[in-house]
Amino acid sequence: MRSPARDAWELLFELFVTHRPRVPSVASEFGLSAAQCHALRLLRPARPVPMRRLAEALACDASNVTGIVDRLEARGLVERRPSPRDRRVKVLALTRSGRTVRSRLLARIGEPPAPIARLSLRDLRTLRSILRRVIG
Amino acid sequence: MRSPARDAWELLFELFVTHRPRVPSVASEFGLSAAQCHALRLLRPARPVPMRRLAEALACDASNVTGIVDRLEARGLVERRPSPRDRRVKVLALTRSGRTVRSRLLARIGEPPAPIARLSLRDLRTLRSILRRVIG
DNA sequence: TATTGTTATACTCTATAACTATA
DNA sequence: TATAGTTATAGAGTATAACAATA
Repeated sequence: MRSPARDAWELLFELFVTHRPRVPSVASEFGLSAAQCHALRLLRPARPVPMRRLAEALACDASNVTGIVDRLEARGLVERRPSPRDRRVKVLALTRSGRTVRSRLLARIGEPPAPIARLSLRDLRTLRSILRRVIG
Repeated sequence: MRSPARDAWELLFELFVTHRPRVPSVASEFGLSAAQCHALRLLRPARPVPMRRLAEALACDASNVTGIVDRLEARGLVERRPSPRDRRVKVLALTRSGRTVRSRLLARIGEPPAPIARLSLRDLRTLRSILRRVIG
């Protein structure tokens, strides 16, 4: 039952649960929901993405993306554009305001919580190295 | 702007996002929602907890807990009991069935994903050691 | 007066199924 | 026939505000 891999994963999971409120909390500073925050994060500047691919990246049904993008569009952060190749497809692009908000959002989310910030330089480098290997 | 702490946190955050669908996915194997799964996880056997404290642990408003517990109770996993000390309070206790489901749920969630399982024994031990320091 | 749990309300996210316009 | 996006629907989570019972 127990194993080093399970131990490590359970610790990661505990950390995950501890910081679970962080995305909704930071998102609300910008008047956004967690789902809208994740969508915004995935919409990289100058890399328009079809609705369908956003749904896959968000790991949710395509029908949800309609509403999420509706609200981002109503806020003036995102634009729906017709695809020149396939007239069924709509590609999503950040507006100027969307790029600004996204950038501030990412900066805010990337601020390390105190327990991480308190680690030694050596631990931080080791952690970074291992996590890079995990993420590949 | 950049720092080893931010680097490490951003990698952790990326890992969190990657495994974000895991809780709802595993929960649904048991016919539960993510919130119900988190609540069940927090209800330790032989450690009854007031509704209020569960709300705090879930980092949500107390009014939500009413519905979440309603559904767990309807499934026969949890019981509301009067507190002997304070008649305003209701304490939550797992039923026998609740203990069984919780145990299987935790076992399933604790299964390490492939990218973690593939780490070397040395990396796993180092990771475990650092995470223990983070969590305290 | 303050606190616990509940209810009412409104909004968002979620999946499913059915629809449309394309391909 | 199949796919992209939408709509309709129903269920669940979320916060806010107001309430009854109790402290």
